[in-house]
Amino acid sequence: MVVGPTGSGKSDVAMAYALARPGTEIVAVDAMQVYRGMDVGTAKPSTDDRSAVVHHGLDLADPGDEFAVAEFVRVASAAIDGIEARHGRALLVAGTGLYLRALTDPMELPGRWPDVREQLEQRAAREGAAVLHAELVALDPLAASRMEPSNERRIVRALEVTLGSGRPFSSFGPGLDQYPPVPFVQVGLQWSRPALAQRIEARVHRMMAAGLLAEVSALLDQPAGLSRTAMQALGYKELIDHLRGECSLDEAVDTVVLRTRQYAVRQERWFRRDPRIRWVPIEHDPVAEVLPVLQDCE
RNA sequence: GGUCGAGUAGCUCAGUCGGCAGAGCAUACGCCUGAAAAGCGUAGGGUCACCGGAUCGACGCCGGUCUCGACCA
Repeated sequence: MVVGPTGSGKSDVAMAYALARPGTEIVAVDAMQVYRGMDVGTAKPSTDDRSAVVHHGLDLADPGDEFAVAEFVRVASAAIDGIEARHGRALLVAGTGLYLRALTDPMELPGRWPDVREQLEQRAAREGAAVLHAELVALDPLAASRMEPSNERRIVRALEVTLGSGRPFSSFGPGLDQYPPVPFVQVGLQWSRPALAQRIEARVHRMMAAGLLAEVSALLDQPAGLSRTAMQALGYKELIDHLRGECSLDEAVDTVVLRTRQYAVRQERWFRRDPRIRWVPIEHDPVAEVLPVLQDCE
């Protein structure tokens, strides 16, 4: 299993590994590569790569549809079961930390209660997040202690589950700060900040040269457009702003670079807490430097 | 050459009557259970362009110097 921030080269490493080991199938753990037609901006594996090695986790939804963790876990775990049934080898390539944890760790994803949620969101708008947080403290002190009183989105969700299910939100798993042993190897790609920043900037410009603007514009022309979740994709929302005349193209591209860098740092911070990940420092060539470690882990 | 304006955190800029130097963004660090490429928080960071003066006390007032911009010649 390979983890790492955007632009770290994990897809290349995965491809090289899979080609060297017949029977390996790649499972992309990425919240944005699940959308059909969002190819350039999500650095989705090419059709060549996908015909050479079986990929899972890609193209699971239309950009006009909302997509979330639970759906991903359903599809991805079915894919992994299939690979095991075929006696193949599953290689996970993960950029989205939550999706990975939901897939590999004991965590029961609670359901949805839209009516409850609706009410909570209205109350949050009127009364503020702090009031709801106080309520959560009364109903589920453990869950409340895990989130900032100002984090409306998380508090609303915790209350939605607690009120909707009749069970405390925190009863649905040990919590994200628990790292139980896991029966496979996790290798992390580790770059220095400046080196990764450089790679990201180059990558964004490569995406522009590869026609990202046309891709975004074509998606906008679809009747369904981009759903709330798909709209969050880096590179897409900024170029949409530009297409709507809210900023110049250069400004939009600069923003994409900046936000992608910030996102990469957030990924690092998420993954580095996980003591189960074995980090491989990379100087120049991810494939050459990581592949031996991966093969050594067998 | 003259007039006016500007110079304050890495960047863009607030700063009232002279009384402990501020914001947004950036950066660093942390949090996260159905939006996660999302969301939330904490922290560090200053020769207030420079030199001098008056004042108990100056980013602020006075004199001068430098730099940038606009306008006039």
